[in-house]
Amino acid sequence: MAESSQNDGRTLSERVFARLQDDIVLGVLKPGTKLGETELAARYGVSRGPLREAIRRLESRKLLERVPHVGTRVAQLKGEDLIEIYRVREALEGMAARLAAEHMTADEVAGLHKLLSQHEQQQDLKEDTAYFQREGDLDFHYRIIHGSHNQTLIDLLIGELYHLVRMYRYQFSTVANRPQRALAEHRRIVEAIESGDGEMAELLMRRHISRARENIESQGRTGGAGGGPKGAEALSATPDNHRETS
Amino acid sequence: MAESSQNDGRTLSERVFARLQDDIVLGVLKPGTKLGETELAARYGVSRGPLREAIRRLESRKLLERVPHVGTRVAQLKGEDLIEIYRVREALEGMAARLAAEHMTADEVAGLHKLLSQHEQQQDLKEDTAYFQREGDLDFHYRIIHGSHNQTLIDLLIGELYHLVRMYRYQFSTVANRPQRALAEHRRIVEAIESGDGEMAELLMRRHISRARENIESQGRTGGAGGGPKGAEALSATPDNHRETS
DNA sequence: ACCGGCAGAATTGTCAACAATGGCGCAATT
DNA sequence: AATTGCGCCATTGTTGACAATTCTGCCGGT
Repeated sequence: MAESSQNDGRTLSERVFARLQDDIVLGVLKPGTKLGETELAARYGVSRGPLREAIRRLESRKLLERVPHVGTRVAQLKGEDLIEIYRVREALEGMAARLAAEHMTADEVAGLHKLLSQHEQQQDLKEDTAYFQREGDLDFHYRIIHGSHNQTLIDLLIGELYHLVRMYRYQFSTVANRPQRALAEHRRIVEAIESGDGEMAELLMRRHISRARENIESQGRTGGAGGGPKGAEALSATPDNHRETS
Repeated sequence: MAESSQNDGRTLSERVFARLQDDIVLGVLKPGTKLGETELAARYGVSRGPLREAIRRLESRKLLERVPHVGTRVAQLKGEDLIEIYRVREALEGMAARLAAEHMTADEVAGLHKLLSQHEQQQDLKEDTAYFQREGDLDFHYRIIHGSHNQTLIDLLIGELYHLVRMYRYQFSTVANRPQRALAEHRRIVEAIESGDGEMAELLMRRHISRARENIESQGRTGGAGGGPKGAEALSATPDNHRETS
């Protein structure tokens, strides 16, 4: 049900784009890693032409950082960046919830309810639902975003921002640390949407995301702040554990 | 003071990217025009390699629409899209105003005041200040966006969204039709920012942009709605006059 | 006269070689 | 011994040619 995956999109450039994106988001390629074009081209079995086009697109999505004549490396996300992203999410998803309350169809609302039921059951089972909590939470937000029926908004959130959020989660092995509370908030948001109260839906969604941000801010000790101007090579992907929800 | 322009960026790909973007935004390349790669390559004096990289980047910015194996054409914006963009602007710039109220420096606030003064004088002269109203208004919003000191937000608004807004304005020769009211709203926003009232700044900015959207909605007769699935070629750039502000 | 299918042409997708720039190490100098 | 300048090497930027696909126009059939 994911968007990317390595479905055999017709053109080589698109396939290597999808595969590269997955490898970055899922952490196969560690953040900060230098990516040689020749090496990557061999890795994915393509020439440098299509590869460079894929790189340009990933660069636009902030998943790669490129310096002309120097090289490309996997985006090195700072905790500060995550805070910034959550402020944007607060604004954008708040609007999405408002529009969803106004424009969602009955079927879409039914789908939301069904999703909530699933999450409640997972809650009961109390198993290691880390994965499902992560992806399940994303599913919830995805549905509301799509419910806005605003394609520009959808593209911005799903196409541009959410890959970064997902990368963070895999990078820091983030798991919700307040699942029951988040679930309760999800329920209230659905209620507001169901009753067509856009203003309330926006308010609740903003508080929901704002709390997640505060949660990150309070627990996020990013270690070194400034960051070296030149060096800072290597560095494996096992930073201190950030904790967040939704 | 603009971001793009054809400053001689080091690499060819970057230069053709900037020039192509300008030509699209300023309407030199009319919306809907089919762009042959060979033709464009000759036009800008580069090979197809760097050109295609530039195309991929413009495609990410929604300024070009591409279909594999078929071709690239300049984005054909529907009035409906503009409404969507304004909803996103409302959410994003509302947040920007809030953050600006919290984080703007004294210098930045002073710059805002200076800009307001200039706009007031242009108002007095009552000349054909169409251009200055357009760009001046953008300057105002640019400053507040930058004042948020949130790089993610800045990149999203300036890097992704505003090119579309500018393209619309040039495309429809849009000029503010309620300049005095817009100016008054600008003043109140600056007041709120100056007093550090983030909540008020967000509220005012959202109303400001929301009114502009309503203004577009009420006057925007886009003509044909659906859009033909295949044909609909040609079509020169002289649609009915849309009117908007800010 | 209209519709379907089949070549030819034009355009896009891909590749491999060439040019240019930045980084790296060595050596000579202070 | 530290530093600075120089030259080599590796990587990126760019190009032109080749392969694959789509569009166009023509031809024949119904």
